[in-house]
Parts: sequence; structure tokens; C-alpha cells
Amino acid sequence: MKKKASLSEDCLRNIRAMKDAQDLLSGKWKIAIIGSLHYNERLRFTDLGRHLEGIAPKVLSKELKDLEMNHLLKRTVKNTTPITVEYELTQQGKSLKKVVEAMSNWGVQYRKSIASK
Amino acid sequence: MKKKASLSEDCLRNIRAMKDAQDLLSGKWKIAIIGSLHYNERLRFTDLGRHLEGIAPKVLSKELKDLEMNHLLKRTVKNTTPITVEYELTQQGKSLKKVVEAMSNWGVQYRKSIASK
DNA sequence: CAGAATCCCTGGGGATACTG
DNA sequence: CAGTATCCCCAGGGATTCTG
Repeated sequence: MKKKASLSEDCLRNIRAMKDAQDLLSGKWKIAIIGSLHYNERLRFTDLGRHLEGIAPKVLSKELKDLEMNHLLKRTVKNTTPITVEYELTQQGKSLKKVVEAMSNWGVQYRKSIASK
Repeated sequence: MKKKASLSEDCLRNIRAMKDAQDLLSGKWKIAIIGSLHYNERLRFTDLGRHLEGIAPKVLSKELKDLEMNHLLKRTVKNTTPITVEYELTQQGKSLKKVVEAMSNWGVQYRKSIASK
């Protein structure tokens, strides 16, 4: 016999899922990084920096490592002189498309609604 | 005459929008809070806490204030004894639906893909 | 170019106890 | 019930300089 649980297990599961997502995307830059790669397919370290406006190389480096560890993006060293490195989303990373787009759209919307006040 | 800019203004705009969103939703709990209210319509302080599993009241209180300041949720004091307070999403807050759902779905997906490894 | 090394510092976040 | 009040701590993040 089913009763409505006061705290649906379903609901808790979803909330945990959201927390998971936010944890992996924690920090001030990760979403933006994923977003950049979402719009640009593949980027090099410095180019990525240019997209992010104001991020320090150390921080960028660390964020990239985090994302790589979670298999959201892939790092490729090109054998050129000088050496270049390319970053691109993995399949996992690409699966964030919906999230990235939702946030982007919402952000644009939000700016408008603030501006019109 | 249109030329492809090396750093599309469009792209930067989107990235900024994402940063905006992430800033408003910064911290470990905001998304989860929005999510809870997305699934439950309206909740009281303590109930909200129950959904979030492990959050300290001080922290919850602060997160709620932040969200309220950004007009993402509304606080209502009920004239009961003892006093009760209800939180619910504003229209602004509800507009985050897409974001919340995207993150939730992705989180569930991600858990599976990790578990199956 | 792609980072690593250093130094620094605030504030986000937690634990616990208390109150109207 | 719905929060405050305190105390505390570390890591996220920044600025700058250096290197293979």
C-alpha cells in the first residue's frame, strides 16, 4: 500500500543529483570553461584564458585539472614548437550541453529583467 | 562587411551570462534549495533543512537571504503559534526550472555512468 | 606557449549552543 | 519553530614572478 511519504525518496534523489552536479561544477569558472568549449569545440590554454576574462593562469590550470579528473574534458599536447595544448570536451562533458545552455539562456534573461528595472 | 571575429562578442556574452547565473547560484546549497522548492512549491525553514541533509541552520539562513535578495524566492511569515515561515519561488525563481531540471537529469545520468565503471 | 612556484588572504562554510 | 550568536578553520582564489 502506497502512502505519500513526508519526504519523498524521489525528491531526495533529485536533490542529491543536483548537488553532485554543482559539486563537479563548483567554483567560479568551471561552468564558463565548459561553456567556452561548448561554443568553440577545442581551445588552447591561453585562448581559453582570453574567453574567461580575468582568470589567473594558476587558477585556470587548476580548474582544468579538476575537470579533466572528472572526465569532463580532455587535454591533448601537440608536438609543435613551441608546444601547444588543446582542450576539448569529452562525451561526458558534452552531455552537459543542456545545463550549459539553460544557464546561458537564463543568464541572458536575468540580465534583461534587471536592466529593465 | 562581416568578418569572423577571433573572439566573437556573442560568445563572450554567453559566457558572461553563465557566470552571472553561476554567481547567483554560488555556494554548495543554492541549487539544491531552488530544486527543493521546485519540487515542493512551498516549504518551511526546518522542512527545507530536512531536504538538504546536513546543512547547518546558520548556513541555510544565509543562503535563503541571498536568494531572497536576488528575488529568486519569497519569504512569508505566517501568523501562527508558534510562528511559521514559508519559502517559495518567485517568478524569477521559477524561471530557473530549465536549469534545475537539466542539472538534476545530468546528475542522475552522471551517477549511473560512474556506477557502471 | 603552457603552465609551476610563491605568497597571501578573505569568506564560505561547519559545529555547537542559545533565544523569542 | 525559525532562526542568532560565536567560534573556528581551511581551501578557493587572486597577483605576481619564474621556467622548460
